[in-house]
This record gives sequence, structure tokens and C-alpha cells, in this order.
Amino acid sequence: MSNLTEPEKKILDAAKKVFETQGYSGARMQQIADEAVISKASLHYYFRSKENLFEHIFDETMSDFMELVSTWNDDSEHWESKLRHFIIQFFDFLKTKSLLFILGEINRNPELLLSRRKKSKPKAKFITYFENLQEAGKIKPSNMYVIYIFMHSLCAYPILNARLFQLTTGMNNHDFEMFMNNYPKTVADLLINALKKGLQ
Amino acid sequence: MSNLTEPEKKILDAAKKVFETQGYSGARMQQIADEAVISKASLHYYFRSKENLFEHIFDETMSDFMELVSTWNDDSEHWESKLRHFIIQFFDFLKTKSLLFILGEINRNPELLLSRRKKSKPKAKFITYFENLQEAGKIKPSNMYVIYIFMHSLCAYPILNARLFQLTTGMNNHDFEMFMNNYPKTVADLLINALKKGLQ
DNA sequence: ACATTTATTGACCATTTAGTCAAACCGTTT
DNA sequence: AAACGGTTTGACTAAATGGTCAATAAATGT
Repeated sequence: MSNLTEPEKKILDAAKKVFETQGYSGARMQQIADEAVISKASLHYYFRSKENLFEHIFDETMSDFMELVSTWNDDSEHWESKLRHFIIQFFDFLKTKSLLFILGEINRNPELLLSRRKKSKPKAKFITYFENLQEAGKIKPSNMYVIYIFMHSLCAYPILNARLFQLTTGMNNHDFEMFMNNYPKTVADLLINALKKGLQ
Repeated sequence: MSNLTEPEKKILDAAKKVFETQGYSGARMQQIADEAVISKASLHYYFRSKENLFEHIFDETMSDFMELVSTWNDDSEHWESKLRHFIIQFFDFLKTKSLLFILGEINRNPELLLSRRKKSKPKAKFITYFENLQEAGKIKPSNMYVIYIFMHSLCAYPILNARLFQLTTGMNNHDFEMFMNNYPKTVADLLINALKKGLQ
């Protein structure tokens, strides 16, 4: 349950949109106010400063990301369908949240990550989940860090970089859309195959 | 051969550094001038405006990128070693040029790509190169667009996203560095294996 | 030695922008 | 209907910033 009031939610939605397309320096308080259909003075009434607003957005997106990344608990579901579900979810996340914004700001100011270090687990649950399966002999041995990075890369980069891909491959909009619709399944297939047969 | 004068090169180097870390909106003409050890007035003497300077940097980085991406001509070299070389080169490129800057600006203003559309080939040479090999029966059938996107994703994303990876995997600096040193070989192995055995 | 072009800069300007504030507005309580 | 607390905003300010320009200095040609 969110402890935010209606106007606060409205403002955060507007700010998200503006920050994600313009970045921190490019975002204008006036543009955020316009997007939320309030005055700039009201915007400052609810959120002290641009920095304050940014922190809310950054923290929310980061914690959504961290939460998604840590949904790897042992339960009855078979690892294959679990992985397929995760990949679908991951794509949905990436399509709505702009990871590019987050990465850009981290690049600009790496200290942003330091404050969150305590909250994050020392090791991604994904990795321990599959290391356990491996020890149980259910899958072939692989370096799970590699699998983890492969999964993230294959999911995220094509979305971050959709426009440049379309340009360099020379696909038209329709073909590219078709291609991307089928893409999550392709990624899942590759990873499942790698896990079944072992990567090294 | 570059047709730029010494001061112009010095300024472009400085500007590159500032744009890459701060983005367009975040970059300050004064900071660029300081970095190049000249006055802000001199900076404007050599480059009319911030926009003008940005265009130089953007175009140069993009055309380096496009050039690298199109180095796929048939020659005597075996495709396996060709692919390995390419991946090494690609990593080197990504480590020095900030692709994050480029992607961020394209996201902010997709029209930036339209002006370059004419110069780019309708289809990446990489794809035709491997489609030819496939027709010649040297490799198993795969969707080369998928292979192309896989390669780019696996190479680029871990570098764009190094800090977040380190955080979520809980690796320390030393382990992560070791991991990334070995990573290009791992990527090459995966792709070569996929090409040899067929992806689908 | 002088003139002319080219490079350099401090001082300045116009505009943009985050942030402030007093006044007005509105729903609720007394 | 008056008083009160929370909300909203137009008008304003101070600082930052891209860009200009006249004056000066350095190089180049005659």
C-alpha cells in the first residue's frame, strides 16, 4: 500500500515521464508542473526541490528493479517455466521503466548506488537459485554469474537500443515489431538450452 | 587523415569527456573550456555554439560506431577468428567511447538518427556475411538477426551497466575485474557454438 | 619596421530556470 | 458567518549559463 496522497502520485507520474525522457539536467520543473497540470509553485509545495523529486523517482525505480531481480525463491514451480515467466516480466518492466535514465544518472554520479548497498543482498537470488539446482544435479554445471549477465544483457539491451538496432539492421517498423514480439521466447530458449547442456 | 587543427582536436577531446559524463543538457561550456585550458570565448571562436559542438561529437562517435559495425567483408580469415577479433575490438570500442551518451541522446531526440539513415547500409554487413556462410553450408542455419542482436547485447550491456551488475551480484572490484577480463572469450565461445550448431 | 590577418580573452548581455512568498482560495469546524 | 488550516498560484528574485564583442596579443606577410 502506497502512503502517497493523490496529488503526490500525480506529480511523481509526471516527473517520472519528464526525467525518463530528459534526464536530470534536462528535466524542467515547469515541464513537470505542466505535465501534472498544476503550477510550478504547487510543485514546490509538494516537493521541496528538484533534487528531492529526483530522489523519489530514482529510489522508486531502483527499488522496483531490485525487487524484480530478487524474485527467485524456491517453490513448486519448475525452473523452466519460472525462467520463462521471469523473462516476460522483465521485458514488461523494461518497456515501462526507463532503465536508460537510471543508468545514465548512475554514470553521471556513481555515488547514487552507495546509499542502496545495504538494502541489496550480497548475492543475487537468481544465482543461488540456479547454483542450488546445479548441486542437485537438475541442470548441467555453468558459471551462474555468466548466465545472470547473459540474461540481463539479452533482455535489456535490445530495448534500450531499439532505435539503433532498427537502423543498423535496416528493418522496417513492422518487421522489427514482429521480431521483438518473438524475441523473449528466443532468449528463454537460449538460456534454458544453456542451463540444460552446461555453458562450459 | 583528420582535417582538424590542433586546437580543434583539443577542444573536441575535452567536449567528448564532458558530454559523455554529463550528457548534453548537463554539459557546461565553461567546463569544456576549462578541460581544454582555454577561455569560454575562445571555445565559441572555434565552435559557434553548444549545439554545433554536440553535432561534431555525436557524428564522430556514431560514424566510428557505424564503421566498426560494418567491418564484415569476405577475406581469407576464417569466420571464427574473425568473430573473435571483432568481439575484442568491439569491447575496446565500448570501453573508450560512451555508448550510454549516444543512446541517451537518441532517446531524448530520436530524430538524431534520421539524418544518418542515408549513410547506413540497408542491412548490416554482419548479417549478410553470416547468411552467405550459411548458404555455403559452412555453419548451421540460424536467424542472423538474432545472432546479431545477441552479440551486440552481450558485448555492450555489461559495460554500460557494470556498476549495477557489480552491485546486484555482490562481487568485489577484484572479482568483477577478473570476471570481465575473461568475459569476451565467453561471449565469443557462446556465439561460435550457436553458429556451429544452429540456433533454432 | 609596418600592416594585416588570426587567435585570445575579460567583461558584458539576455535568457532561462530553480526556488520564494504573500495573497487568494476552499473546505471544515465552531 | 467568522475563523482556521491546508492548498494554489501569479509575480518575483537570484543565480547560472550560452553567447557576444571590443580590445588586445600573437603570428604572418610585405
